[in-house]
Formats: sequence, structure tokens, C-alpha cells
Amino acid sequence: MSDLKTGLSEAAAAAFAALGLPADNARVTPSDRPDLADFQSNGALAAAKRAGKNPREIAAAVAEKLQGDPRLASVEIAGPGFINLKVSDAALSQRADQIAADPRAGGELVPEPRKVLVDYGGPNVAKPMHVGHLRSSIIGEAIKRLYRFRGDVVIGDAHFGDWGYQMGLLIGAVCDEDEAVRAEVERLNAAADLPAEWMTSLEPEVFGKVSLADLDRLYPQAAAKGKEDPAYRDRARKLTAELQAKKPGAYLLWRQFAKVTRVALERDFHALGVDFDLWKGESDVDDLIPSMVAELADKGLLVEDAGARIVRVAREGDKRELPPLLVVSSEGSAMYGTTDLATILDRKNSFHPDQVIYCVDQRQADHFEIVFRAAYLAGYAQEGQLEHIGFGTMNGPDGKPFKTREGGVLKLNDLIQMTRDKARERLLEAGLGENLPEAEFEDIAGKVAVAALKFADLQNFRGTSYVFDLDRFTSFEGKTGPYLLYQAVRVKSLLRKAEGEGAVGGPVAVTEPAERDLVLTLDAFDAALVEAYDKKAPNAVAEHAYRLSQSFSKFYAACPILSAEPAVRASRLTLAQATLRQLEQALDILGIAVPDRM
RNA sequence: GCGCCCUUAGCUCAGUUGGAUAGAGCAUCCGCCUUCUAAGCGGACGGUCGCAGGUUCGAAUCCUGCAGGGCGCGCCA
Repeated sequence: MSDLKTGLSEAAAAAFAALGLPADNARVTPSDRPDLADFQSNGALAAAKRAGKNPREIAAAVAEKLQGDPRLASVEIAGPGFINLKVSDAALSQRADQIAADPRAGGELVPEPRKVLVDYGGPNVAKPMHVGHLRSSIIGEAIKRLYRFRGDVVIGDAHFGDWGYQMGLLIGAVCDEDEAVRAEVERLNAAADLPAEWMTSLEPEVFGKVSLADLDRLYPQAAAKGKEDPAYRDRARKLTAELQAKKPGAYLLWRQFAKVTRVALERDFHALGVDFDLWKGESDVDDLIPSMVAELADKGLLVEDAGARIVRVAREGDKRELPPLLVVSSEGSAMYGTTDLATILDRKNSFHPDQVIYCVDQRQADHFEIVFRAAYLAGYAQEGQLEHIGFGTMNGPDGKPFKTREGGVLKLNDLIQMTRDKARERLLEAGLGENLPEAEFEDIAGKVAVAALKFADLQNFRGTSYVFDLDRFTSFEGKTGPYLLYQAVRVKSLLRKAEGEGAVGGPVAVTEPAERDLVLTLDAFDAALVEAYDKKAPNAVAEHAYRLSQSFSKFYAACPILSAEPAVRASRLTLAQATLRQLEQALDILGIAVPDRM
């Protein structure tokens, strides 16, 4: 069951082929001139160029072949050789019935499902998530859901940054601040009589008082000190190496860091409706590193350089010299490129992904290019299987990465709370809330907040940066998440009313312009999914959801439903049902949930 | 210095891989609620697509140069 565009493309391709013309550019697309046609094919122009013929003649010949197609109400030539197609009401009605009957609301499956892993590019342990993590969560989640909906087997992995230098910095900083912690770390490091299962069984009581707030407070200080004080930095790097060598004191203190961080992360992700299949991190591949390093050495890829061990990844024809992958630091510790490489190896062994998508800030493009090249050299993945999906930053009104009024980084939790407060305010302004139970009102406010944040983000192409504007995002007017929820809720309300009156859906019979427009929009769902999938660009789905809402709203204004005569009412109810299902499906792919009323 | 990305309506952004008259939203102005949620719908206003060349029948889109902005460039992630 394919959409109209696909069916018409096939017909056009057949027509081109019958005329001895290449069929590959016969593609039919939605018309740029809705006043003239529903669909168009520009293939005659390209074919004429290749064959050195008159495009209008070719268009006329193709048009004649298409003329008899029962789906088409008219075939016309316009301009230099555009073929304009108008679909018959009957074909539109039939297509609407198909979509309405389809649990997938018109969205097709990929021909061959693949195994895809989405890497959310890790929030860091010991640092609360800030607005910078918002985009990778939102975009990664949308890509995961999109791929899954289209039939791929997808695993999402948070991939925490929990094993690097910042851990050494924090171990040092916490010990400096708390003598008891320091003593315990030293005692454990030196202890000779630990039980075999100490890594998982021991939870030293003194470590229990270290909170995320402590880490959050100490980290910026320690990072700053590490930058200016070489001795302090060296100690942190040594402590990092100790942690990675699993010295008990360092390791168990680190486990406390990971524990308190995880609680906060789960809270923030839950609030955003984001979840992971794997909560893995850099530390999980630590055991693989020694053998991986040995293997890289065996393969002759590892080179000594300035006390460190590196893999050179520069290639012939590079426009500039790409730095090498730093595998082992001069201190003997693993760098983030090391764990990233080991993670690729781990995923190859455990999941055999056809593709791994890294959903990480554009600024890390070079890093991933380096790691990917090393992975290809080492045979841990095939060229092209690893892909970095970069995105821009969320900026403040000044056009620079978003900061609080005080100039600090805004924590994700605070951002979510801010948005939720605003959502409540908006709902109350609109006179909602008095009639609703407290719990439902809170649920709605939460959904409105998430819709506002996610839709604002996802309506932009991921590669570009955007300006954060809470008032605009939470507005119920215009191209916003709350507007989409309102539209969906309005359909739900209509359908409830219909049900109360005993009105049921029936076969679609398209007659009105608003009905035509709505069905054409419904039909365009699959094309939006394909585009979003191929370009890893959820904004195509967001755009479709918005267009669908608009089409429905026009239909809703122009075509009375419940008061129409029975056959028309049944047809329009079917259209409303199909719209709701597709809209909810599109929003679900974006990670946006719709309340029942608002 | 080298490299990557960006520059489209007053503001925030899309732009179907080179096609017709470059689209939305906000803002401004004008209409439409005794009728299914007006948080809506219809209409108007608003553009040298950063600048200059080039390729092409045809360029916001491809190539070159320039200007402005952002980002990155091995022991942080």
C-alpha cells in the first residue's frame, strides 16, 4: 500500500520507459502550484536536456500515456515542460479509506530492517545535565523512534562520560575537602584483605555523604585549578590512572559519584520522556582496552609519540592534517577517544549493528572523524557504518550558547521546571485548570512543557543553532508544540462528542477543497518519514505534523461534521479519526505525548 | 594560520537534492464566534535569498573569490 506520489511516480516511470526515455528522473512530487495541480513531474525537462530534444514535446508524449490513468482527473503541460497531475476525487477517497484503516496511519516500513544503535553522546557523571544535553536527548530520541517506527531494530545507549580526567579531578577535590573521605580512599587503596567481590559489594559509609551538589560545586573549581596549576593537574591525571587501574579507594568513591549522578539523570530524562535501552558508559569498556591496545599494536597501527601511544589517521587528499587518535596518554590512562574506539569494538561483538548514529554536538565532528577512521583501520566497523549526526547549539537572545542571567550554565532540571511553570501559567490564563482535578492539570502542564521544548527544537534542522525563547515556545498560537496539542485535543473532543451521539465513521467521499487538501496532506506522511529517515532530520516529521494540524483546522472550519447529513458525517468522521491517529503517531515519533483534553 | 558550518521578510526559521509566482510562524492591519474547543479560520502587508563573478535554457540550491558571524585544530569530554 503506497502513497499517491509513489504510485504516480511508477506510472510516470513506465510512461517514460515506453517512450525510450530514462525513467530515473520521472519522479512525481507534490505540486509547487497547488492552484494548478496536486502533483507534478519535472522529468521531461531533465530527459530533454539529456536527449537534446524539446521538453514540451516529451512532456506532451508522456502526458498522453498518463491520460487514461483512472487515478487522474487531469494531466496538463505547463511552462517549459512541467507535467501537472490532478488526482480524481474517487482516488483521493480511496486513499483516505486506506490510511484510515491502517494502524500505521499511512507510514510504510523500510524494505530491509537494519540494526541501528543510537549513541546519545553521554551526559557526564558528576555534572548535572545542562541545556547542552537537551538537544542530544531530544534529537536522539526522535531518531530512535523514527527508525523504530520504520521497522529497524534500534538500541539507544546513553553512553555516559564517566571514565576520564574529570573523574580524577573530582576524586582529588573531594579528598581535599573531606579528610575522612581522603583517609578512607587511602585505607582502601592500601588494603590487602578486601573480599573478592569488593567492586560491587563494598559501599563505604563515608562516601555516602558525597552528593551531586558537592560534585557540581567542586568540579568547576577543580577544572579551573587544573588548568592553571600543573602540579594539581598531574595529580588529577594520576588519580585518573588509579581509577582506571581499579584501585579500590578511587574506584569505590567513583561508584558513589556514578550513583548520585544516575538518580538525577533518570529524573531529568524521565521528565523529558527520554529513555535508553542501555545506560552504558565509558567505564563499561575499560576491560576491553588492554587487549584492544595490544591488538592495535599487533596490527602495526599504534605509534609511540611524545610519551603517548597514538594511531595516525591522516589520509591522502585531506585538506588539512587531521590529528591522530590518542589511545594511551603519557600517564598511561585511556582518553575519550580510547573508550569510544573500544565501545565500537564492544558494540560490534555484542550487537553487530549495521549502523551506529552518534547524536552529538557538531563541535565534536573532528573527534568522531578521527575515531571512525581508527575504527575502520582496525576493522571494528566498515567504512560508512559509523555516522556522526551533529547539531548546533541552543543559544540565548544574544546569539551565543544559552546562559543564565548570572552567566552560568542553566541546568536541565531548572529549564524543565521553568517551562512547566510557564505552561501552568498559560493554561490558567486560558481559563483551564479550575475544572480539572489537580493531578490531571499537572499531567497536562507537563505534556505542554515537553511539547513546547521538543517541538521548538525539532522544527529546526538539527545542524543549525536556534534561539531559546520560552515565551514563544510555550505560546498556544503559531507553530508551537502547544498548538499541536491543542489541535489533537480538539479532534479528540470532537470524536468523543460523536461517540456520545452514536455517530460512527464510514467510507470517505471527498468533495470539498478542504477535504481534498486534508487527504493530500495525510497522504504525504510517508514522504515526510522517508525524508526524515534518510537525512536523519526529524524536522521533516515536525513540519508534517504542523501541516497536518493546519489542514485539519481548515477542514474543521470549512466542513461541519456532526451536523452534516449521515453519509457526509460518516465520511468526515473517518477523516477526523485518520487525522488524529496520524497526528498522534507523528508526535509520538517526535517524543511528544498528547493529553486527552486541555 | 589551517579547516568546517552559517548569512533567506522587521524578528525566529523552513526550503522536497537545479525548475513555474522563494514559503511558514510571530509582529502589524482588515474580516469571521446564537453552530463540533476562536488557543481557530480567511485576507492584506512584508524579499537585490550577505556581496561579486561563473556553469546552465533555468541557481536560494552547484563552482570560485570576498565580507561578516559561529565553531574546531593530540594527552578535557
